[in-house]
Amino acid sequence: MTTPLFALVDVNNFYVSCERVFQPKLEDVPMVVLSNNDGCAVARSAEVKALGVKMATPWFKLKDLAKEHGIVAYSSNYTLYGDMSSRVVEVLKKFTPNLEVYSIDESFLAIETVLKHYPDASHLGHLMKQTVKDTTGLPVCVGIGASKTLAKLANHLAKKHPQFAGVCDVESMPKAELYQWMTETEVGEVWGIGKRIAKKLHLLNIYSVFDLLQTSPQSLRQQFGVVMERLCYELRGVSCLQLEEVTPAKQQIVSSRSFGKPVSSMSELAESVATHVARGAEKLRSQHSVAGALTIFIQTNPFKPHEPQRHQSVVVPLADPSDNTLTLTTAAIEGLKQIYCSGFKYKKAGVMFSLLADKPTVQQSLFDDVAAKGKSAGLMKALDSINGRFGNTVLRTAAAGTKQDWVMRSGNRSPNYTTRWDELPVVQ
DNA sequence: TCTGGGGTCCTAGGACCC
DNA sequence: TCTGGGGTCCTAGGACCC
Repeated sequence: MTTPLFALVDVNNFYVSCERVFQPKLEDVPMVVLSNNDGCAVARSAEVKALGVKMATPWFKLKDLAKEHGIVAYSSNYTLYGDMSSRVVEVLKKFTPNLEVYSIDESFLAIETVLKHYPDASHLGHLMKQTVKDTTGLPVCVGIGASKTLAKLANHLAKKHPQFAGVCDVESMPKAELYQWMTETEVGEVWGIGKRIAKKLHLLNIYSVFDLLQTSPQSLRQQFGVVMERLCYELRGVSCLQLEEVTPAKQQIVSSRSFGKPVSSMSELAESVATHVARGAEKLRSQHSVAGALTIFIQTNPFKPHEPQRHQSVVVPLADPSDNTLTLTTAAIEGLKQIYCSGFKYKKAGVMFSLLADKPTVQQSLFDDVAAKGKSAGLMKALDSINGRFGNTVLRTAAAGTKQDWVMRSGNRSPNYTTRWDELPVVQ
């Protein structure tokens, strides 16, 4: 068996680059792409990044800087980005079918099996880069390494340092050179190390990627858990994370959105919730799942701490798991009624589908089973079975012998919900 | 005035069972 | 009345990713 070799292909400033493909005059113009309601900058061009603008900076905070440097802002067009994304994947699949679509702008490729057709991995990387550019117009960087984490790191180097010309293969590099790069790269840049962990690592005098690589995986496991241990092995070139070529079905599906202007009335919230249910249900059906429960949540504006804050959510278990928009909407609106409180300015609403299953008949038959047996001899066994498979929300529903059972949570601030569990009476 | 929208995995502690 | 161990599952919360 050949040792694995991963390539990570990542589009530079993806949304910005998509816009530029269709408007070449924007090339070299400092620009950002804005989130829903034109709230935040969710993509920044190289020029804007160079000005120190962070991801998700609110546009209104950028206006002065924008004036000064001529930054242009575009509203996002996710249909376009989704389409461009699949085009890139199609191009990459021609190099190897062993590909994992990691995000809208990134794919991992297993390249050890196709390497024989090329002079070396770096050559292959450059070919990928050029082909994507020629076919889609999008600029990418390629990172190559013996583990996914190393491929990620290589990609980071390729992006940051012009001498790599967009392709970095850490495996072909002399070890001394690689360690030099690792010494110069902050530990927080490693895939899987965020702000919090980086801070804790600093306390242990681990500042660079190389520092981390040298730390014993066992001691990292003790202090940080298995994820960090695995990560350390990955940095040492021991591949622990495999390519996931088949995209697994989602375990939860969320649809939520901030309002442009705060809303207070039940009718406006209901309209929004209904829209989210419809969107979510569509996603649900597209992956052939049914939801066993749904969560409805509404929130006030956390950026206005002086205004009364309210973050509420309710979980509505469904006795009959469903993907039906009408059924789900009815349940959602009932839930909304439970949590709605007038007198607040709500800024965000959404719906989450959970307890997803692709075999609704199994769950239903178990439920019927319990109902038929009553709360007696065979009950515990049946409940155990349900508990094991579908979680205790469904279990409680079954145990109560009711069709619906509500679980309420409410609180004042996110994310510190002051959780209050109320088993409300059945709503018919 | 205006502040994104999705997701995942892991762990600790409690409930519950035998 | 007090005392037990092993195991599984759940929830909440924390951390991360793009």
